[in-house]
Amino acid sequence: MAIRLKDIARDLNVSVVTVSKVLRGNRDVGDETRQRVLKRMKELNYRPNMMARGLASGRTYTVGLVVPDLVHPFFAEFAKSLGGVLRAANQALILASSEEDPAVEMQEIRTLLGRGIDVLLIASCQAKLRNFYELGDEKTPYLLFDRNFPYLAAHFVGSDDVMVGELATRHLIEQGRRRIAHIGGQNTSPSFDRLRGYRNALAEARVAVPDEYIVLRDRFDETGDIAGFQAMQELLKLTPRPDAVFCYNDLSAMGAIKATLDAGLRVPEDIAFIGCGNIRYADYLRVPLSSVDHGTAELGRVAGEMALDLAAHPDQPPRSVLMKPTLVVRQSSGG
Amino acid sequence: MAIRLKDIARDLNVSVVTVSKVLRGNRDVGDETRQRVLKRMKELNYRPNMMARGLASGRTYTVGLVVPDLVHPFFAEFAKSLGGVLRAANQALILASSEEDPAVEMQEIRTLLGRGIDVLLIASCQAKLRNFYELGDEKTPYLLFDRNFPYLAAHFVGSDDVMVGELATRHLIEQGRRRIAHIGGQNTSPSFDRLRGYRNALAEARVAVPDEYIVLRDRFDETGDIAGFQAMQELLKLTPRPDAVFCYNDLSAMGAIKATLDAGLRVPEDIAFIGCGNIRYADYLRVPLSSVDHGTAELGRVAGEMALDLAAHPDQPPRSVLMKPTLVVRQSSGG
DNA sequence: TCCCGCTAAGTCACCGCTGACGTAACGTTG
DNA sequence: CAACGTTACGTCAGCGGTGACTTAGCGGGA
Repeated sequence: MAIRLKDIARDLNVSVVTVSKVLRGNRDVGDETRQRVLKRMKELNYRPNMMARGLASGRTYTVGLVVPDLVHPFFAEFAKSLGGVLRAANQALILASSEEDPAVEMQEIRTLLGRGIDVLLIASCQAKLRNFYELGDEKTPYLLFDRNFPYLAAHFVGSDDVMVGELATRHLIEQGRRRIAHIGGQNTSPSFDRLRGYRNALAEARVAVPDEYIVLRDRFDETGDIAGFQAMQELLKLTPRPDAVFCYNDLSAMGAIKATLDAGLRVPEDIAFIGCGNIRYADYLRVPLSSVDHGTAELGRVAGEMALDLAAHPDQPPRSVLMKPTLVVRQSSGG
Repeated sequence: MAIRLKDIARDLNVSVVTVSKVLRGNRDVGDETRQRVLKRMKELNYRPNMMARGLASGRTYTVGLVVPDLVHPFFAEFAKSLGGVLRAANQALILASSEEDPAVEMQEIRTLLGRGIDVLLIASCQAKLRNFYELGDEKTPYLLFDRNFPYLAAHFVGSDDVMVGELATRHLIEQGRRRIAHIGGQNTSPSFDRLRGYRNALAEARVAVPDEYIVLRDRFDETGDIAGFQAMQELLKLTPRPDAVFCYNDLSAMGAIKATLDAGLRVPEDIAFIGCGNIRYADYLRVPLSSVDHGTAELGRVAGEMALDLAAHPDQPPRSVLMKPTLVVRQSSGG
């Protein structure tokens, strides 16, 4: 059995409460007593029982994180960066994955709330806002990231996805491309926004594209390469053929490039590509991939700080933070 | 505030204990009462408070997982697969990352134990066994995965890393290579075992290689590509130059291949490569990468089953499960 | 009729910790 | 010297749930 406050109290002939006070840094304790307690705690390697503390105090010093897919580098890196910030502030992180399944997501949220967390951080895969409202019953504050709900006034951190679309598309235009297609997502706010950015950039440059140049697909995170591959096959059938494609993310860009090469075309000479996410492996790909980097680590840092703030002051007015993305040019979009 | 047993009990004019009994499926309750309780639970959307339950019963229905690096595809996929098994058994998974830092690892273990878990699953980054013994104080059973400690009798699931080395090296020999080098890891059991497998295969085929053909490095998981790149630069200086390299993992193989191509050599014609892990992107790389697949998802599944078993029966004699790896041949080692 | 055993409840103490409050001992102050 | 603060502890109740035990009520067998 683990050491309890009771054990320390007994050893030192003081009350449990006194020991608890020392633990919490309450200055309502004599200096000598405090030293004796601290010494004994160290000797016995005392670790507070968080379940008991959580029950009694309502605070757990723990942040819950729900991501749609752990294997996706974006979420993994986000979690890593977030974890660092929390660790530095002596808060624990507990992580759950929804596997892009709304039902699983709900279950995971409940598990986390049931186990007691001070703040919930989530990139929701709910298509509709409604299912999300259940959280409203709870007093636990939550912070959305990456994926926002348009009409929900909530705390949010994410990248400026409109700008992602603009940066990518403008870059392709600057490379002299005019028949620019988009392989995009559905049902998530980043999808909408990147598409909007793409349209903005085209409008800005007075470039018109046919509707068929926009192909939308689901499930870009787990099997995005396949989705990208298939979407690209559709685009390749069109006349005139696109000469550039802005892909929703890097994985789909990889699939799309494969479809292009398989069709005997050259990248970037015949068709230029740009993705989003700037994955670790971008440099090692068959054609090194241009990408819009949305500063994942920075996002995790900011999210961590907001989460800490929310844990300390749960009743804040909703705040939205959008990070500026940057362009990383490699061969796939190159001159 | 969340719904409590007390609320349901009050509404129905029964005692809290009766409600608790229904919750736990105790058959010591009348059928009509049971139905009323269940109905009300559903209506109020009751969720048990795990902290209270954990405190009172000692069971939390939660498995803790500590991995060295979330961003590494192997651990991410393992976690995903594990999560599926646990979810199906109505157990929660909470995940922590040690960032390959032994101190962080200890902290995370403590956090998890303090928060209450029934089983701890861990791929430890402790170089020595000693620091790990602290766990011995606790009654929480633990299950090592991927990385074993040679002289610790513990539950373990991992891949048969000796066989990984053998498969990879034999394959290179079969391709007619004789000057086979190895870029490997240090201080972890998979590193030792893969190296041993490599040696076994060479001995078996009566192929002798100079000691300089074996280059060992640290930190293969986070920045393995750079480690692989640098290690390969050393190998390229040797005379005679190796004509094949078995790399510790895919990331290091990617770096090594880059070094080779940068030096103006051809892959696989001049030097053949094989990695391990069979990452998702292997097909999309500049040179599609041959790899030994250690069946990550299957590993997660087995680990999940063992964890459930351990949670139910904590006092079992230690058991080791080794999964058989398989060879996936692509261009980098091709004829 | 009485006792036994079964069913379907209820009582009680406790898990480890904390918040709110109580209090003894010892100055201080006017 | 009585009234009042301070300091340094202690007491008590309770967080939400559970395990172990008790009890009321009822039917059946000898």
